[in-house]
Amino acid sequence: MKIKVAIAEDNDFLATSFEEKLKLFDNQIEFKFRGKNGNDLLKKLEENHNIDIILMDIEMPEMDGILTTEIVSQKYPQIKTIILTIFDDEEKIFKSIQSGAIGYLLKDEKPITILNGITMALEGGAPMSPIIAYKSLELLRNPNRISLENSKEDFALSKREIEVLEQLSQGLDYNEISENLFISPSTVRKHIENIYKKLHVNNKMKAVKKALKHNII
Amino acid sequence: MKIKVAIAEDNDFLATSFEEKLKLFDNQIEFKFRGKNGNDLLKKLEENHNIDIILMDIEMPEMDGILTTEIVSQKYPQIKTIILTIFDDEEKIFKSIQSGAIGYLLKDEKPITILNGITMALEGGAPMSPIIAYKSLELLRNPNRISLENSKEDFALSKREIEVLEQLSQGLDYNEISENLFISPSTVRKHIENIYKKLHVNNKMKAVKKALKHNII
DNA sequence: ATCTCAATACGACAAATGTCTTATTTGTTG
DNA sequence: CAACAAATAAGACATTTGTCGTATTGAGAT
Repeated sequence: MKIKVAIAEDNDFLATSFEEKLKLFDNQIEFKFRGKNGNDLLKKLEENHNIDIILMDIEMPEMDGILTTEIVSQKYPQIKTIILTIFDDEEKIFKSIQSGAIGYLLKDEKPITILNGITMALEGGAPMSPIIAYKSLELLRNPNRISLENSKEDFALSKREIEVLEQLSQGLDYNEISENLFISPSTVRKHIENIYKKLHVNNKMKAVKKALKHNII
Repeated sequence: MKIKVAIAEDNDFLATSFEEKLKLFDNQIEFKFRGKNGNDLLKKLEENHNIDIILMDIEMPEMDGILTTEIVSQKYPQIKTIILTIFDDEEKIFKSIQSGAIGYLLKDEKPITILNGITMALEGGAPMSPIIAYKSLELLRNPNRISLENSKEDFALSKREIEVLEQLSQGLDYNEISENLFISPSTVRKHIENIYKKLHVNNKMKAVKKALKHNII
């Protein structure tokens, strides 16, 4: 079974160049489609998400590669994304990793390196250009260099809502929470409804994930 | 100028095996000496610290590889240490990186991989076996999982069950998971039922919590 | 050749969850 | 005081989830 690959890249010339590189291995790799930006890729994935690997550019108009990677890895966790970029600054690397990318290669890598990266990713590894591996280790050694003041979105959850959210995150159901907080199950449900609206989610798991991500709980 | 390499390894057989591997490239590499443990290596370094790379075992008597790496990188910051080990658990990887190791390879890597690792390290990169790169990324994504004393319980989840669990953790419902994995919703439910039994839980949140705690996902 | 298990799949039913509407009480703030 | 937000509560309905039982297929192990 061939490896099904999609590409996200706004620049026509580069996109073609990647496709050419992949064609060198067309006994192993099947190029599926290319998105001109994040939105375009997402639209195409909705029609066909039978994809193993996405090669993702970071710099794209409309929706960039990092946001796109985040959405893809939330919606299609089985698809692995490899970031391909000319940049190698720490912030981008860190954000890419946080977004769920499995690897990070420089754009001018040789065709064989890209193939290796793809197979490596599918075998449970993380393909990284050595220089990027080095920088990610630096980040691991010294995590406080990471500016944690990202987003700082204010969801304005009330004290009670946060309490409920904490209980939710423990896997308790409405009745258990109501008993713990000495309020009726109806009220718990109402709180949760309000939490969902404030966090823009529609189920427990997503609420807890988002709350953890934003240090609400 | 040849690359000067030292080895720290208590096991005679393995030490010899490494030396043999290095000899395959004796036009590029010059094997200098071997320490039987951390203390021994340090003593030898005092006599001759004109070394480029140390290949360091972790498991050694008297003084282990992590402590030794820490001392070496403090005392001889110009020397780069590559950890060679059979283990790949997160705690060791993290500690090794903290100790100042520049790379982390599995002991059974092929000779050429070790050579590549050495040159990579000298060129400013960080050699890591893909599986280790993957784990270090996991650490970067979620630093609080470090040193959570993994009880190493074996829940014996199948590969497919773990995939399903990962999707669950993203907040996806049965239908979405079934579409992502190209199986029927019934099958997804069956997998989840089996997961619950194996983890001794009875809902999604608890399953995901337990899986995270035990590094299953 | 047989056994076992992972992976696949369906049906049924009860319980929990998500969504919407409405309503009362209390505390805060302009 | 009036307006507003937070916390409380209930009813109704559709959807999702949790828990059974049952069954087929294919890969590996014995």
